[in-house]
Amino acid sequence: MSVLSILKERGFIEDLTHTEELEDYLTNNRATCYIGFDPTAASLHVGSLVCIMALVHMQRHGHRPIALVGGGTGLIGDPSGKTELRKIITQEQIDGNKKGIKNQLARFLDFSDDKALLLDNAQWLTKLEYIPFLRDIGRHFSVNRMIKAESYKARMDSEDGLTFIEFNYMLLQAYDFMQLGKSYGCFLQMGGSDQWGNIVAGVDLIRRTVGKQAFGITFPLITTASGIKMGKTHKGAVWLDAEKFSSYEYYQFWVNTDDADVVKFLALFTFLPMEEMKQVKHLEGADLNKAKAILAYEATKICHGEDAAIKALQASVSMFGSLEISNDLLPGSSIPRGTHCVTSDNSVPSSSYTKKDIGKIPVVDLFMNVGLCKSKSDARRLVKQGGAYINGNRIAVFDQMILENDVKDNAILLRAGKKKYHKIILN
RNA sequence: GGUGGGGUUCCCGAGUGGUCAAAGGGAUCAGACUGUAAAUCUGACGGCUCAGCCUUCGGAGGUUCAAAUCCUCCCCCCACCA
Repeated sequence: MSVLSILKERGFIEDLTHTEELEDYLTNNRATCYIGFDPTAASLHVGSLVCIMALVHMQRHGHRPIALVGGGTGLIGDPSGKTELRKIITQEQIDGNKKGIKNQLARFLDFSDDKALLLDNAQWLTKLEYIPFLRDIGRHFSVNRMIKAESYKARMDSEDGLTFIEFNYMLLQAYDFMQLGKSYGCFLQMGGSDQWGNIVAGVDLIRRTVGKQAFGITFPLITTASGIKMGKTHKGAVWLDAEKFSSYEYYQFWVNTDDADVVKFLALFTFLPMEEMKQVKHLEGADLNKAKAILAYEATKICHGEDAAIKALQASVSMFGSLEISNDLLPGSSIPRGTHCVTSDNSVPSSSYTKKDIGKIPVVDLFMNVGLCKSKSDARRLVKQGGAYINGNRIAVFDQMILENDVKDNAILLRAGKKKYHKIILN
């Protein structure tokens, strides 16, 4: 089965250029393809996961993926899909962010022996000279056409307008593609559906300057069944960096998937065979939660490794109760089968306190210090509304102190609302 | 450069001297119901030493017993014209 059919089958394809030629190209060549990543944060988040997974699929089929970090374009900011002017960030920030992104991508892609490349467009963009650029590249672009591009149109119509540097983004991205084509034989660019205009511009530029056929693929914008762009939680973005978003929280994020999205997400974010997913469609009620556990397990395994996934699974079980995974449910998954029972060993977020603090700290302070609440008022409110628990017992008064008999096995388990836990370990 | 319209709590957006910590909606959070889902209902949603107090309505001054609301200057945004 060709990569293209696989991507299509798993729901990755929104749009593509030259369907048949691209199919040929991918079956007869060891293709090099690229996706750009913005270095605006030190970590990638779930929003980029579709792109990352697509690159992994390409690599699994013997093609060579390039992750292009936009060190040069990051200095400008892409207006696509943005409703307002993006903050321009400094070179130092970009450099720092680049390192983080590299580390994360290395968890998904094999960079050994140039099986995948990580490049930075600052390499060539910062060397550009204005006049030659206008003469060699700018002449190929029609402003009339550019302003019709969806990415610009929205901004042209909005009150905020579009600045000239943002307007140039399309040319720079097209130039990137051309550079990658010339220097690395890369003639396929992929990206989110908001990148269509930029990708097509690159395809055109390559045809006009290099005289070669280039291709583009865009992925759909993944929204949850409730219509919200996926990847946002109470904590903001769901980061792929374990420091910013623990593997337990990452696992929980996936477990909390909307019923209607389970199959879609299994296809996009795991490598489990498509035929196995057919049975998941028929699951209902509590049984569907088992499929969610597998989705969470697989997604966590891909991003944080198998050990982290098992730990997250155990932590989840000890918080939310035992879970039985039968042998015939999604057999392709390496999730440990059988019944998972509550154990003491888990990897719930925790912090350490000394024993002498007992009896001195009001619970409200504890909830705040530990990060479960953002202010004392917030904690007070939580208690008042009955959402604060110690070891599973609801706290009745906000000025309650932590006492000796709250300590169990040298630890205290705090809970805010239904799903947020934090463990206090005493020493 | 000219003319007009704006900048309100996470976002949108009401509010034009006291009844304003500021309507309404969204987002978010808690409770109920559940399956760690969705939908629904209820409540909360600046901070604190919490039946009270303190700090907020672009910024700095001023008028007033009292200002998000009036005056002055400044900064920023938008539209149209040049």
